[in-house]
Amino acid sequence: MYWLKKELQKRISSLLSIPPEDVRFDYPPKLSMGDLSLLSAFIVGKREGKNLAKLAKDFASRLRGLPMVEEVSTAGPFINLRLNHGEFFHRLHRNRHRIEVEPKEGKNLIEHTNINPNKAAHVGHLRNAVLGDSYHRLLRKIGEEVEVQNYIDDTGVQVADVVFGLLKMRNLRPGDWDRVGEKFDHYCWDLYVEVERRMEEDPEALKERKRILKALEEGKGEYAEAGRALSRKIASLHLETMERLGIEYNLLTWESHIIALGLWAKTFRLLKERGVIRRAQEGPNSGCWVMDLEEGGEPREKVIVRSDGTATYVAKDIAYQMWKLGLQDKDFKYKIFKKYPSGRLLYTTTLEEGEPGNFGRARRVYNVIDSRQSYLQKIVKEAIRRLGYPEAAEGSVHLSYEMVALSKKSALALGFQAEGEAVSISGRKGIGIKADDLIRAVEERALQEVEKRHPELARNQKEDIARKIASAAIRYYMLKFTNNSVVLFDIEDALSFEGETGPYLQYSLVRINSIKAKAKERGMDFGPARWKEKEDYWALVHSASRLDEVLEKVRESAELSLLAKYLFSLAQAFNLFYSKYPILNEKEPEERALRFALMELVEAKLKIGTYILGIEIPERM
RNA sequence: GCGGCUGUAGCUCAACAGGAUAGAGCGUGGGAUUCCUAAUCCCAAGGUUGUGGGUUCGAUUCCCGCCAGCCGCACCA
Repeated sequence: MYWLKKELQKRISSLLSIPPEDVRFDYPPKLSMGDLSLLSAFIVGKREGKNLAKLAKDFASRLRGLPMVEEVSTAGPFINLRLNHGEFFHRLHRNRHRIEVEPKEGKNLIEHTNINPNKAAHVGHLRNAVLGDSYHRLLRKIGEEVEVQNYIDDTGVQVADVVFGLLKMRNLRPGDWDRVGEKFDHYCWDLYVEVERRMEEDPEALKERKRILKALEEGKGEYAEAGRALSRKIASLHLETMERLGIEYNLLTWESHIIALGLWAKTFRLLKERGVIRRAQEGPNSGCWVMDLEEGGEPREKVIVRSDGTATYVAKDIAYQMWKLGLQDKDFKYKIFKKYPSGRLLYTTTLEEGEPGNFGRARRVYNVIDSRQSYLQKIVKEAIRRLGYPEAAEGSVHLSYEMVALSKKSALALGFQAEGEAVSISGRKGIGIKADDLIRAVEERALQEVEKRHPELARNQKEDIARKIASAAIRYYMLKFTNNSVVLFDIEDALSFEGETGPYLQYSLVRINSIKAKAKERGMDFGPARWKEKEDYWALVHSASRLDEVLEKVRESAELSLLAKYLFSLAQAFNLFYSKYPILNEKEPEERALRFALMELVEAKLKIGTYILGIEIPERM
């Protein structure tokens, strides 16, 4: 439908002599009213103060010779178009594997995951990673250039805390870390909670942490060594967790390398030269370099460089964002970090021997970060604009989403205290569900279901199916909500495979695959499909035709939930079709061929969509 | 206090840029399997869209007030 809308927009704009942006479409509430409705009478009529219904009639009478359109009618101010269903279906079926969304020029850089490398990943991190990964899959599928980066803050307080815990509280050197008796990042999860408690009551510990932090920044000594080992080890474990959900990256960037490269020095100079920051002479920020902002009509100073001369978090972020946008002349050295089973290579920045690389320098940068950071992201963007890079600022996108909280029920079931309806996840307090634990629980549940249905399969086959189902269930669950709604994580819902879930989509495709396999087995041959008008058939075609425009919308809004909901409704339409109309068992050959072709159409669209959501399709379910 | 987000069915959420009779899933009650996979499908009940005003031919959607909730507003990262 996407291409047709574009085509109709051109034609109607010239036929009615109205600007293209006044040619907008909607769908009638019922297909019996029409296949597409034109809203131009509303838009133009309202602006010019004309009678809407009359204008609609006038417009309608002038719409002649439109491609695919068989009939134009009006219903009050609505102009409804009826398409030539046969022609439409055949074109759609012929091009069913093609995506007609136009790719944008220039490189996209998506940064996501960005988990502090000091403890296990939790469900909140999964939302971030799944969102970023699916958006990257979408852009790739449309045909755009995309690079995925995962930034790792290996010099922050959180790493310092766990270094303290390991060395000072547990007396464990890096060589001992493999012997802690459980997955190392899970071990650190609990340790981190203990460290936080200790920090609150022991000023000596706080002092020691400061020393660790300094060592991490300078990169020398035993603390720095331990910090490097910890970050590297935990980041690797996070990568493994994400791999279980099919999430891969192109590049790891490390905060310590950003510091060592000295990106900040140039940025600081530019900020001063171009008057973006000034030295505060008086007030509470006296001695700091600040940026002047305005909030609610009130002037406000944002500290960029502290009075002791050190850069704040935002400052470093401005410098790093500039690197991503190709506004720095210095660049890192790179080397291969690991090779994924898929064949993709994961690179890392490095301070040792490495090769020059082609990373960064993007036209558009998407930072997948939760909405709590919108204020800071706004400042980074504003700073880049004031530095004299309005286009780069425009290309800096904060891909914002709300956080994940535990539902009261789930929190209580896990033994946490619950006061309100939602319980915030907190690494500090150890409140949350570890990503690995969730994946394992869902896999176990899936395995039971597979066991019930297919006891004859080999163990590893069953496990493979369960793995795919679990991944689909989790990914869909993380994507089904709009970005700015808080996900009230409910363990029962996440474990469900029925209704609006990832496995529902898988099941629909597995069905289709099994019908195709059976057709092959029976040696069936289908002639070319001939369209036959039937309400249910057309509903299916209409639904299938909308994938491209959904992809376009998701590309613009980064709202993956639109795609999730759309695919669910398409799968629903197919399951209804399936229950009403036998395909292979239909006696009449022409009817059979058409139904088979309809199925192929749905299959193609579901495959494209599930790929983007990161949902793999098992052989059987 | 200032800024942002949110409030829709018992629960969790949709509603595309202001459009036609506000939709799904879960849960509840009932039903469907001699036939391509029942992780499916069908039927039913369930709504004054937080509240009061305004703009409009038309408001869940836009504007203002109020109520409730969440998140920001560091010389932390």
